[in-house]
Amino acid sequence: MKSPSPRPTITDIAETSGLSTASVSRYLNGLKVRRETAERIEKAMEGTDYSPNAAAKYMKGQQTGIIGLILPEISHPFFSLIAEGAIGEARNNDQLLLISSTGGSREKEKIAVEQFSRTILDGLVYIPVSNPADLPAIESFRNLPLVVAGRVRIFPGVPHVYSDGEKGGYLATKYLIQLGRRSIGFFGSFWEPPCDIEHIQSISRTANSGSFSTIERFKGYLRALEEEGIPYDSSKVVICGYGYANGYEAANDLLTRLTSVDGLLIMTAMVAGGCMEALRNQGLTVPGDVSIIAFDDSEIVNITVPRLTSVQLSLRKMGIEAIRSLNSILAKESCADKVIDVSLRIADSTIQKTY
Amino acid sequence: MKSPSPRPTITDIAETSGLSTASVSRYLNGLKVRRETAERIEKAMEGTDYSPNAAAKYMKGQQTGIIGLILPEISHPFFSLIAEGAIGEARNNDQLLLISSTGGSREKEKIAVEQFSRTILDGLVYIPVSNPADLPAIESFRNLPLVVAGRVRIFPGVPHVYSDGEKGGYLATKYLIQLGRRSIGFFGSFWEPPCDIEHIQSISRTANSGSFSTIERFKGYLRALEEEGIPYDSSKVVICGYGYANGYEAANDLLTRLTSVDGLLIMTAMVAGGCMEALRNQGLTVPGDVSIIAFDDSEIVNITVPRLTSVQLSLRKMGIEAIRSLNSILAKESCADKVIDVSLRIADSTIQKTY
DNA sequence: CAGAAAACAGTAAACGTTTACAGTAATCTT
DNA sequence: AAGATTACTGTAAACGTTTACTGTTTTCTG
Repeated sequence: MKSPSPRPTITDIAETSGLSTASVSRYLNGLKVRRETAERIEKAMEGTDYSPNAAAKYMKGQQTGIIGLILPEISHPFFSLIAEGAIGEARNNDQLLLISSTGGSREKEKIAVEQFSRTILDGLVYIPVSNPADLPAIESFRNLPLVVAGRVRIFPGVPHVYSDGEKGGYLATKYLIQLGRRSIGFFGSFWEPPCDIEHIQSISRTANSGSFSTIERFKGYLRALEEEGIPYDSSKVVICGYGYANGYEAANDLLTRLTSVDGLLIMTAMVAGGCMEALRNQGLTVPGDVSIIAFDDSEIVNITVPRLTSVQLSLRKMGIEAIRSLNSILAKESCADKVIDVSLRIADSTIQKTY
Repeated sequence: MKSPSPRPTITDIAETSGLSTASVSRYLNGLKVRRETAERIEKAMEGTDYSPNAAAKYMKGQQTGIIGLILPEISHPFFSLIAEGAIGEARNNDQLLLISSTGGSREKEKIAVEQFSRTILDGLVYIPVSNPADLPAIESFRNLPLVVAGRVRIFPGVPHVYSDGEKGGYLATKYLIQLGRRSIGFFGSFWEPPCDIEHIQSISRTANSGSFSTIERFKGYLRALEEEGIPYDSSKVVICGYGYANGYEAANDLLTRLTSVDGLLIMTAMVAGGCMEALRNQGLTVPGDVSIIAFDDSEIVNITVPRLTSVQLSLRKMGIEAIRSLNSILAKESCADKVIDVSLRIADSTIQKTY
């Protein structure tokens, strides 16, 4: 028994109230009308479920209040936290989010871009997955206000919002060193492993001085090592994916090559979880033998045993700021890049090294 | 340097090709045109970034390909997995998802409903949070195709998609009993604790024989107990929220009242994680002293120590089926409720009881 | 109370599509 | 090759709003 009556339009309201559509429109949009007029409109709307047709509004050059969000994987805590922040902030501005999760596939990302360009968006927040060297035709968005989140200056001229990965990498490494750790491994995460850090670096270079989270954190890692006079050893770097199994494999991979790791920097808690299982299987203890720091905001850092010391990224804030940046653009204000500060949250997966 | 040229319209294409908008429209929509016409249109579009204005299309009574999804919390793995399934299936149908995450607040849910009714949706997938006794004016959706996911028959006449919670509760309880566990606790989760199981049951009754996940699972728990001749003991039931801290508190609460728990049914892995920490603090081992089964699909079940035996809910599938149901409705086909099957996945948090 | 000013209300065009209908060109039939 | 049929293409109205412009009240002024 669907749709017994079609949805009422502004014309219906105008007719039953005996007024013109213009007056009803003005009243609905907060322009001033005589008190009696307002009352007649109110009475006419009573009982109906009238609400203005957003498509028709948009056709008259207004905004839809719909913002697009393209991200690699909504079920990954990293992105779902950003999304949550973004959705909340959008709601504060009476906007809604059209979300596309591309599953880390470049092809699906292209489809998403394609779909979005057909749609009625006020603007777009874009968290790219792909190799920036062949990012999907960003020119499709020529006329669409755009903010890039979670990635570092990939597109010139587009405002970016990202967390201070370099600082995070530096703080974490520095802390591990401070705990007496000297042999510190780095588990980078990238959507298209297997590959090595040089590969990611080269990808980053081919783009316009753009960069990925992993690279920024890696830079911080290098800076801390250098500052402490610890030589960089590329055999301590592994690039893996984002999941539990990836961490497990990466740790086993590392341990075949190397025995003397006493500290680890890991991109997400899920990977750290897999890694910790591999360490346990090898008879290594955390935090005693190996101290671990993960970059993660989610509650998952509490659920591992021991609880993970983590670099807090303020991902919700990142989502919020991305929407704010976009709204600045929509309001024709200037909009600079935003760097979200990070901080170290010390828990149980790190401890002073004893000899 | 924004919007140097306004977006091209079908009229522009018609003009540069010397054809009528009607022909261009027909070509674009796959109706047959003469080969020469097609070529002229293609040539006219070349170099432009023309794509049809979805709002204008919609105004002519067509579909937008936009589906709404209202859910309580996108950053919770439970919902993000459903969302991921839904987004993927939507993409297969060239549709997009407009997502609103209500943070478990009834007020925000109302705002979302309000926002959605103003918007240009083909249909809506609704995962309600609220007490069904005062669910937000579902009548706002009088004319909007609607599917309810994750909840059991809350609205008469609306297709529901939900997992077989009763079976899950039964399977899990039965398994624990089979392992020799006799004192089995139940941690229900509800968006508005503190409250007790009777409260939730009464809420469920006030709705049209509708029900929440927790209740269904609880029914299965009761059935298994009864079948095995184990008397139900309400002091073993705790209702808490959905987070790590909730599980921690709930376990402590239970342990103050009761010492002899040897099995636990818990609604999500995150709660189980908190619970396991509390148990550890009390000197109880998992799975030896207490065996635990959680209802969860996410990778988090692997990250706890020990890994959680879980009732797999096929949440991605739930999201997929919700979209499919909606598309059946959109295609004017009949659409029955769908029950997603569950299964027990045995891991390390359960073990035969030894005396 | 008449005229001027102010405040509101109505008319109609416009936004970018689709589509029923009518028109024209191409093809077929004999 | 002429008529009949077929296969396209073009014209114009419609979708539900907003808004510039014009028209009508109401209120103010002296």
